[in-house]
Amino acid sequence: MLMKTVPPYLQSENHPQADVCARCEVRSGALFGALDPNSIVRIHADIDDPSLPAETRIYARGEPGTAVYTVRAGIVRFQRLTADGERRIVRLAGRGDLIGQEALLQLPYADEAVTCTPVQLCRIPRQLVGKLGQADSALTHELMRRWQQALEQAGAWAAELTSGVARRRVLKLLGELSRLSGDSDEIWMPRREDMGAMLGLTIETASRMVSQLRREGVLRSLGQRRAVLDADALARALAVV
Amino acid sequence: MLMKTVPPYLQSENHPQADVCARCEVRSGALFGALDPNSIVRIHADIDDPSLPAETRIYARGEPGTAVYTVRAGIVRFQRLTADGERRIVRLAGRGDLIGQEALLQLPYADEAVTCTPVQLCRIPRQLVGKLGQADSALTHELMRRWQQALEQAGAWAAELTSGVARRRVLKLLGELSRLSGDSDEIWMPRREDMGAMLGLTIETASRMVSQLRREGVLRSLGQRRAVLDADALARALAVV
DNA sequence: CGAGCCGTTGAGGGGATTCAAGCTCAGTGG
DNA sequence: CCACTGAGCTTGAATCCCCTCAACGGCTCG
Repeated sequence: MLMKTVPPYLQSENHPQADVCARCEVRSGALFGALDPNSIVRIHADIDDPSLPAETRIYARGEPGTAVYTVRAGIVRFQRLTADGERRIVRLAGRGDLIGQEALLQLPYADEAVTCTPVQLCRIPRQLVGKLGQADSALTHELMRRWQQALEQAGAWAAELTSGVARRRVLKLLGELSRLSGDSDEIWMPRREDMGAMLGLTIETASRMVSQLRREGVLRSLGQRRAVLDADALARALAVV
Repeated sequence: MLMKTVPPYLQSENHPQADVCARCEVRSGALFGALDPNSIVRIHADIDDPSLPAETRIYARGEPGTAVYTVRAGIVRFQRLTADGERRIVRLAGRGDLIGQEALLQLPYADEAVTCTPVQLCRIPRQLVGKLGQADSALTHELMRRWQQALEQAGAWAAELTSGVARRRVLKLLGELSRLSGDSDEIWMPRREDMGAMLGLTIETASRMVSQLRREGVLRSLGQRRAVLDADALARALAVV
């Protein structure tokens, strides 16, 4: 992991969390990036940074929101059940994204949030943000920016991944997964059932498309939930269809 | 139109816009509902309330945002072009909804916004909200609430309207249109091409489904873009499929 | 080693798309 | 007044793509 250099005044024996926050690789891009170092020192004690294994529920839809989270590493999916009992994944979040923001408004969580990979979070209690927000309008502004970002991503997800033939949807999903995997060519490979819930396809169709792309060399499997992606082949395949 | 009673101190000969704002039927539920009457008086001069015919573009995707709008009446659609040139409608907004919020962050508009019906708007310049937001934290809170509401609606749209067989999607869309038409049984009927862009279907499939529902008595056409909906029949049809 | 989950593949049917032809209706101009 | 026009809607027929049902193989774990 890349660590930021830590100024001396942030190095505290009494507050180990201060170090974690100060060194946090996503801080500059994350929620509290807008805060000055002094504020960081004041809040560190209240912040927890849990590490969760894959397929762990972070919160449920409808649950009263008590905290907001920054994703420090890993991939999180947002899902909900449709009126007829189907599970649909409506969006993914990755490193640097803020999730569960509705907690700040004392609203119940809108979607169920589940880890797709092992995930490192930064858990920020609701009250803490409320307190800071009144003093710090930069934080408020940053929060609104995050909300807009989530809305933009939701729109892009709906526009790009929910129509067209199955092959194209899977290709576009691979592009999205590549983006989330930090521009490495190794990506997290969802279970076929999850791919179906993301794209509105059945398990079998998702499987067929993946197998086909593997035969074409766009994709190469590594173990269970990992694969390497040939970005050029992906681009070419998207251009053709 | 329902009018609110207007307190004397808001009745000003010099500021005709003050009356419009004070009488605004959606004010209590709208963005500035959080403001006290004195603030309302101060801002009215800067606010415009345009009326637009159907099929008018309010703003384009990517355009630098200069204003945020409250929908006072009518229906607005958010659309964008996918990477392969398809038009997708990602969400609808109705009475009381706030649109173009990204302008407040000095970001370009994320989607193209187009009127579906004749629409009455309330146009609020970006600077105005910025000024007020620093003085009034209730306004800031209300803004965040709107953002969350938009995100929730986007999620519901994606989850409910983008998968399942065509018949069910059309039925669910009718339910959504009924909700937007203020619980009257008369709804705005989109063009078939727009229904396709909302549901990820072709014009022909949308047409077939509508015709079928009309034959079943779920729907009765009134002129070009209007229809009456039998809510019970709709509920029954949704339960069966 | 069997159980269970996940992924793969095949066969068949059904639903959506595609291609095509008419239809209605509003607006236009002879 | 009415043929003419064009846009939007409807319907049919054929095709194709995806879903359903089913069987099987690999893998992990008790």
